[in-house]
Amino acid sequence: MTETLASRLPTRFQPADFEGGIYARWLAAGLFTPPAEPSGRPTFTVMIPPPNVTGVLHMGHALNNTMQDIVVRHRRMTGFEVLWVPGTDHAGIATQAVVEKRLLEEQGKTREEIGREAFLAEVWKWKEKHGDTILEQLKRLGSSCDWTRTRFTFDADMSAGVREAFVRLWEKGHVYRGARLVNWDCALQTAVSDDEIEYVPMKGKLYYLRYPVQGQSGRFVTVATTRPETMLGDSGVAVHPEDERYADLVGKTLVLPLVGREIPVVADTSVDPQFGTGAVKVTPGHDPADYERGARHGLAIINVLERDGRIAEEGGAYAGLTREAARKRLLAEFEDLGLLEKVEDIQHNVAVSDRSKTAIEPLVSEQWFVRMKPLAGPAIRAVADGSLTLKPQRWTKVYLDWLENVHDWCISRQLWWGHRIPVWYDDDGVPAASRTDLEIGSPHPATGKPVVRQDPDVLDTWASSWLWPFSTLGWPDKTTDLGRFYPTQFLSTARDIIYLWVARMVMASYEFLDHLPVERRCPFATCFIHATVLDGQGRRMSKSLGNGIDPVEMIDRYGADAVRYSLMILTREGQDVKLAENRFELGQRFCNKIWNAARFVLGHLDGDVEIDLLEADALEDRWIRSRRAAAIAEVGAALEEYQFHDAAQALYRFVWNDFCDWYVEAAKRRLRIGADAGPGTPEAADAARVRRTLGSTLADLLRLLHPFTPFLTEALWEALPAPFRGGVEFCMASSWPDSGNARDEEAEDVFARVQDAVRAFRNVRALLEVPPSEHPEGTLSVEVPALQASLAAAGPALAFLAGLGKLEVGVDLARPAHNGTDAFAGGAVFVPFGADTDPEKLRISLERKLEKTSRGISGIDKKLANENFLAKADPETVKSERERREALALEAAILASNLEGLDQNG
RNA sequence: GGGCGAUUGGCUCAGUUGGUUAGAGCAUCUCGCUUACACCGAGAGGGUCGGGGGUUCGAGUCCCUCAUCGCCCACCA
Repeated sequence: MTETLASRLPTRFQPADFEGGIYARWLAAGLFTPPAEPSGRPTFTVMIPPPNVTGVLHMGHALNNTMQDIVVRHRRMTGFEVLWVPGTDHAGIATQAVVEKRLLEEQGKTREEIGREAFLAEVWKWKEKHGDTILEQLKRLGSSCDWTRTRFTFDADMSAGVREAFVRLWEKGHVYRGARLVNWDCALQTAVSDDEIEYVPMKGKLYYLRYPVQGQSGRFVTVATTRPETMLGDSGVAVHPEDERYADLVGKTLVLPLVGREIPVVADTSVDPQFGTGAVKVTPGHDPADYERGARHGLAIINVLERDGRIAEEGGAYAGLTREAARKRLLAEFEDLGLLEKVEDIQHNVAVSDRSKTAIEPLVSEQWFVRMKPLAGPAIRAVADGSLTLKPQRWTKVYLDWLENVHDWCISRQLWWGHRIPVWYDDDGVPAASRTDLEIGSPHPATGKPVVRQDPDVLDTWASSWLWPFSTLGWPDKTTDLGRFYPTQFLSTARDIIYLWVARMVMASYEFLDHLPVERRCPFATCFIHATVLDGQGRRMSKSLGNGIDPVEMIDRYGADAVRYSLMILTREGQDVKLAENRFELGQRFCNKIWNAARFVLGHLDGDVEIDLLEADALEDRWIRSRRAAAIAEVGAALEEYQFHDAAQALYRFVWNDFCDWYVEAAKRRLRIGADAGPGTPEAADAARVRRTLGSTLADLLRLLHPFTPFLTEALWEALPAPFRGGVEFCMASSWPDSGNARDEEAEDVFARVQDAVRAFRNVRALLEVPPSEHPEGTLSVEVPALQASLAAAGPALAFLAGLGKLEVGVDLARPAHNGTDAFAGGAVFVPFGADTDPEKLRISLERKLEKTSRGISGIDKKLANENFLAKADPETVKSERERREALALEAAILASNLEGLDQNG
């Protein structure tokens, strides 16, 4: 190796020295952007799941975007015209909350104080300043997105799409407005959809309240409740129709304590007589189940909560109190009246808002809804007709279950940051949807009366993200991008948004892309549900636990390539991955290994480039070419199927176990001989051919690795002599290597025996404690005649790899005296030792091996003695079992005879 | 209540359609700074595949059941 290269490339891969510069060069060369004019090659499109603008990169993002980048880089190399569109989501609630908080901190003002217009200006200002944070972090990861097409779900043209979609649904009658019981977030003061709440188990109390029976003094019906304050809104009590305890009371009237309202007792089968007292207070205004019960029995809906969670006017004396205060006072008063029967501690599930993490209060309010049933059909069929595949496949059922039971979608949010609902009213309150803004005072499209106001609410964020696969391409305009890049091929996302996002995108695509034939509407062919990243103890990474691992910090410490590769090899398809910081060492070591292997090869390529030579053709050369072909095929097939872990593992084995451990080591021998023999000799020519083989293998290996470790491979590609790069400047722009079906089974079989023999020699050396600096003579007795010629030919390489000074290869050689010995599946090896060496360790080793081998033989004998096996098993299996028995028997015989020899020596 | 995952050496995980003596990395032990790499090399020890039952000539691999852990859906006031 020449001094020049050694000094140019440090012995350790230092990613920080390369990443920034390489990324800039890729960008400058426009490699992330597909050609302006279609080349005629097939397209491959991926839309990034847009992270929230408020977001920072977490491990889930890192995992997800690494996979997308791998797919996209691999497809570019295999000849596709690739487009990967990046972008962010305006994330209504989250973003508004962030800016409101800052406003309060920095200016001491609330959004109401500065007004809608000014507040929105503040949010935009915030977005311009901070909105690119996460995109910049994606660049650190190496993501090869087309940044010239970066989108934001609240950009003007995206808004046009949102409005078009709303109006179309309106025109088809799929949008309606109504007073419904919705999930109300009292902290954020907005409705949220069913999909945005979760049930959290909490300790609570069950209060037993007595409601006096009208006209029967002293008689009560006791109801149990966890939310006593809602009794202010009770309009009935329900019991099971077959519950004998209450049979005579059905139809009678109760007097609601403190309020004095007369409420009926109704019979309803939804009541579980076993639970509580078997009597349920019915509060249609504040409980979903009661809402249904109330509807069945014509009970009044009484809203006793304000939007901020305080008791409303209907709550009479309690109006204005917080829920907690009202509860406390009510209970005290019940107790005074002797109407609080008892209080029990219970464990129950409380609905909590995903956004504010505060308890949801169901309440009735006017909201906009989308009818989902009509949209679900095509999304269900997409799976059935094969247009859409979910991976891992088990998520298909989850997707279908939701669609088959889908309920209407509450799309209005009482926020300011978001797509304003495109509905205007006249002074009678008649609504009309419009694609264009309607001036106040202009004629109402439906009534002709003057328009007086626009609906104040905005749309749920998902009402823009469900259009993402095509709104990013310019829809509703029929842009050339839309024609060229839609539909996409691959969507990779987290399991928790299968409903919120994935299913809705499929619905939206079928609903809105009616200019396309139905078979071109499915927005993505494969939906990949990636793993959840857990901490080292198997817990979800979360802000509150503080157990998250920051990917950017990991990139700083280990390098982007190490982070990417580690994530891929650690994550089995869709299986959750436990991650501790030190797990990235795996990738770091691998990258360093590649780096140094390349340094070795490049060192030998420095100065003379012999690309026009044939590759070398000794056994090990044929073997590594065959292994290389296998790796190319295996990695390619795995990536076609989105099996990232399998591809990563195949790469590891090829690079480390095949190329570094065996080929590079074997190559050193002939390189040395060539150098010693001097120019013009046949030995020098052979060495040149070895260099050629090393160079071409490195070139292929860099290309195979590139999707996983783009920075490292690009850095090394630059150092590779141009002829080996095929004149291509960037590794990223090179084409995927061709396996050429170059498997050489004979070379692989024979080399496997060489490896066995080398390992046997090394084992003996270790047992005899022969230091690496010593090169004893060895003897190899080949007991399989068919192998004799090929092993004899491989003798010099074998001796070199085993560190032997001299090697005699023969058939059935007599056991030399005073020899350390071991056996392999083709023969025996011998290394002499001095008379003072204790052969005990050798004996133990041989005995253990013999025992293990014997166990193998008896296992096979059992099978072969079984007539059923011979009759029923596949003939191929029987044959291979017989062959295996033969090989094992040979090995056992050699071991036994070696042991005998050892005894004679000892 | 329903559904889905997981359970393989000390740790983290692989194990295709049931058929080699169950693999890898980390950790451990021994030897070695052999001019690509000590983020390295060589060698070794260590598991009978959560428990039970079944199908089969043969099961880590299929079926049933139980247990433990995790996730999702529904949700009893």
